[in-house]
Amino acid sequence: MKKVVVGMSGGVDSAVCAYLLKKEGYDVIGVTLRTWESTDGNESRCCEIDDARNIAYKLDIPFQTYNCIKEFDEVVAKPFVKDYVNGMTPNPCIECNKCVKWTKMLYAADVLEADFVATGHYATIVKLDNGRYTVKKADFAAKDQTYMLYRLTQEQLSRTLMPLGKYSKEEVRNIAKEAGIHVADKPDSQEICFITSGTYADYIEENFDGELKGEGDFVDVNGNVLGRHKGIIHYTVGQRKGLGIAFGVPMFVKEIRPESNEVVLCEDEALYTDRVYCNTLNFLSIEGIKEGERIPARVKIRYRHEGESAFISMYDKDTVLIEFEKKVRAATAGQSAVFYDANDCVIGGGKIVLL
RNA sequence: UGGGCUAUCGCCAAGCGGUAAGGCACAGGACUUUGACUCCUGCAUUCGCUGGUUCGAAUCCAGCUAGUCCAG
Repeated sequence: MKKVVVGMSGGVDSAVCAYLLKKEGYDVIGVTLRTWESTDGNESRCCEIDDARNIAYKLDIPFQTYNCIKEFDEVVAKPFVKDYVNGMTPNPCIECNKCVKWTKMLYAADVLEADFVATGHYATIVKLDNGRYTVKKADFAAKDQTYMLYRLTQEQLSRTLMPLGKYSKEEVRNIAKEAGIHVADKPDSQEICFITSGTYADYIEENFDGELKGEGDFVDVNGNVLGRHKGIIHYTVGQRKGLGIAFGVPMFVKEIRPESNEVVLCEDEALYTDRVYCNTLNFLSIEGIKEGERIPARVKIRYRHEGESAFISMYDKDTVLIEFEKKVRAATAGQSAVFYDANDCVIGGGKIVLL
């Protein structure tokens, strides 16, 4: 019998994942990673241990918790703060998946002598003819989560199961109900899991080691001062709300300049671009893009982006150039661009940079 | 100091005697395994002040106040 370690967050998805695998005959062990030590009594939404333990009990599977508070802080929380201070907009979940969740889960799998790890992501793992592993968009695109998974390594993917790829959220909730899992109606997780009270900006202010630059100028693209901002960490490209600045027309953040502590504002039309660059690359379905190669792809520049047709090619040794067919709105440094092929499989991706 | 013009929500701005449009900003909510975007809802019993005319005024009249422009 194959043994599998299921990562259990305490939510419906991972619960149903464990349930389905057990039903299929796997020897299932539930594992919850404790990633966060709250100071306010609220648990991180990614590791609600009490719920997870209750589910494991209900499913009659062994349950263990692994402590990775330190890793999470080093690899996810600290870089999160640093990125914002440097004018970027990080996506902590992506880094967490690769460097905390999968790393630690596979460690647990080794300790427990399990063959696989499994998660409740809405995605399908595919082994291609070229021998490589990739993730494919779920059949029900509304809950597709492949975007968050593009950084995973071949080694990690080769040992991972994702049984929820062929279900819709509704079906999963129904399965949970039938199985008598008490969190069947629990709301989906949302927002940054480790910020359990206050805003992300509050968190940064409380946790940044150095001195924050604080207030600065709002300027237009020509450098004219439009007003004062309350510190660059409060803003992200494409943002409209919270600027407190009234023109006859909505204004958006176009650019964040950490060196001069300026935030550039513009109208909506000026937010669009058809060339985006990214680095810190990771490839799944292919080994990499060869020099001179120009690959057609559909590219998502943020989690909830429907994707846009583009060509991807190497701009230099470490950087991919994405040329979009239609302009995309508010490409944001620090967010990830993820490339998909015609079969909705992830080709790879990287982090958006400004050149 | 004369003469003109303007004073309506935090900002811009409709209104022209019949009982306060709209945009921006802001607040709340929805959406969401990141930040955003988006969407929905709310947001002046009151029109610089004081009187007057009228059944009825932000809208007409008078005075006052403030800002602004021209002349000095």
